Amino acid sequence: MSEPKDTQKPEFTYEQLLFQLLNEIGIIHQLASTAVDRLLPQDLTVAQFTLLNHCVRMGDAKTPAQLAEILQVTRGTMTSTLARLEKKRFIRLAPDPKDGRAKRVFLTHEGRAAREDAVKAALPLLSQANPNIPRDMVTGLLPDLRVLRSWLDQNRLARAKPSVLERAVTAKARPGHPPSKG
Amino acid sequence: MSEPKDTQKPEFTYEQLLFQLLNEIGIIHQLASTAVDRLLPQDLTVAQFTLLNHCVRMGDAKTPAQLAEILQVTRGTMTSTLARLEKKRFIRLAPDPKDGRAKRVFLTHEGRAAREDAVKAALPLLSQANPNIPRDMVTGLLPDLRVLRSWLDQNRLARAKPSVLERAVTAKARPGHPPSKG
DNA sequence: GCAATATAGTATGGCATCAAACTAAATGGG
DNA sequence: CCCATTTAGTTTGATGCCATACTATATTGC
Repeated sequence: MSEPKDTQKPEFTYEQLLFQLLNEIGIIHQLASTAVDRLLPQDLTVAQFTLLNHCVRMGDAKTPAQLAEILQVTRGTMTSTLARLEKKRFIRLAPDPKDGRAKRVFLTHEGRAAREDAVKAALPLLSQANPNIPRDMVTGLLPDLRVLRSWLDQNRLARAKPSVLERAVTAKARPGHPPSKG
Repeated sequence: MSEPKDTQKPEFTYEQLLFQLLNEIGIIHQLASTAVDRLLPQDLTVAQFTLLNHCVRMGDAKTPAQLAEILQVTRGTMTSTLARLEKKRFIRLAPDPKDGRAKRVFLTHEGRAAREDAVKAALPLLSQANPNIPRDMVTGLLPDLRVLRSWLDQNRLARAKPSVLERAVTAKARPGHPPSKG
C-alpha cells in the first residue's frame, strides 16, 4: 500500500493496451448483440433491426450502396439483408428512376410496425443497465469511442498493399468498402 | 457555437445513449476485426489468432469448454475453430486422461510460430494508431468498458443457460420421483 | 449399483459478414 | 460516338457465430 499512483513503469506497451481495448470491444459487441437478438421479436435480427431503425429515424428512399456505407457493411452483405427484409415485406425495393443501376429502399407499414415492436422489446434490457452503467459513464465513453471509430474508418485501407504500382496496372476497383467520405 | 458543453437539456434518453454506445462498439469491432483480418498472414483469422494468442500467453492444456468460456463463444463455435486450427496443425487435441468426455488443447510449434508471425504482422496497425488514439484515451476507456462487459456477462438473458436460480426451482422437484413410474 | 441428471463435445441449420468475381449501367476522354 | 473506366448491385464460397438437438461420459441420490 501507499505506493505512488501510476508513476512507475508502463507495465503494458501501447500496442498491448490497444489490443486489450479492441478485445474488450469485441466481447461487448458479442454479448450485447446476442442479448438483443434473444429479445427481438421473432425473426428480426440485429442487422435487420438496425436497417429498419435507420430508415425510420433518418428517412428511407436511400440506395443499397448508401445504406451499406452508412451501416459499415459491404454491398454484398446489404444485398443479403435487404433480400431478407423484402421477403418479410418490411421494405420495398424500387428501381431508381434516374439511375438504371440503382435501387431505392422504402419502408412498408409492416416494417415500421416491426421496428416499433422491436424497440418495445429491446428497451427493457437497456433500461435494466441503469444504474449499473450510469449515464455519465455512457456519455463519457461515447466521444472517445467516436474518435476511435473515426480513425479506424479513415485508416482501413491497410490491405495486402494493392500499392500504387499494382493499382496503376490493373486499375481494378475494389468492391466492398469504397473510401468512405472524409 | 457559443453553446456550453453539456447543458442540462437531456436531448437523449438514457436508453438512446446506451443504444448509441452499443452501436458505436459494434462498428468499431467490425472495422477493427476486418482490418486485422486483412493483415493477418495466410489463412489465420481473428478468431483463430485469438485462440492461439490465449494459449501462448495464458498456457495451453485447457479443455474446449474452458476456452469457450474464456473467449465468450459457444461450445459449438469452439468446436469449429479448434477443428480448423487442428487441420492446419497449429494445435493438437488430446483426450483428457481423467475425464473421458473431455479433450485438452495443446499448441504445436507451428502454432506458436504462426502466432508470432501474426503478432508481427498486426503490430504495425496498432502502432499506427499512436498519436491519433493516445495512450491516455485507451487507458481511460478500458476500465469503464470492463464494467460494461462485466455487466453484460452477468446479465445474460438466461435462455440458453438454465441459470442457478431457475435450476434450483425446477430441479428440486423430488429427484427419484419419475412421473412415468405408474 | 442404478436411474436421473449434469456436463463435454459434436452436428445441423441459419444469419451476418467479408473477399472476389461477375453483370449491367453510367461517365468520361478522344 | 465509342471504348475504357467507374459505379451499383449480385453471386459464390468461406468463416464466425448462435440455438437446438444429439451422443457419450461423469456424477449424484437413493
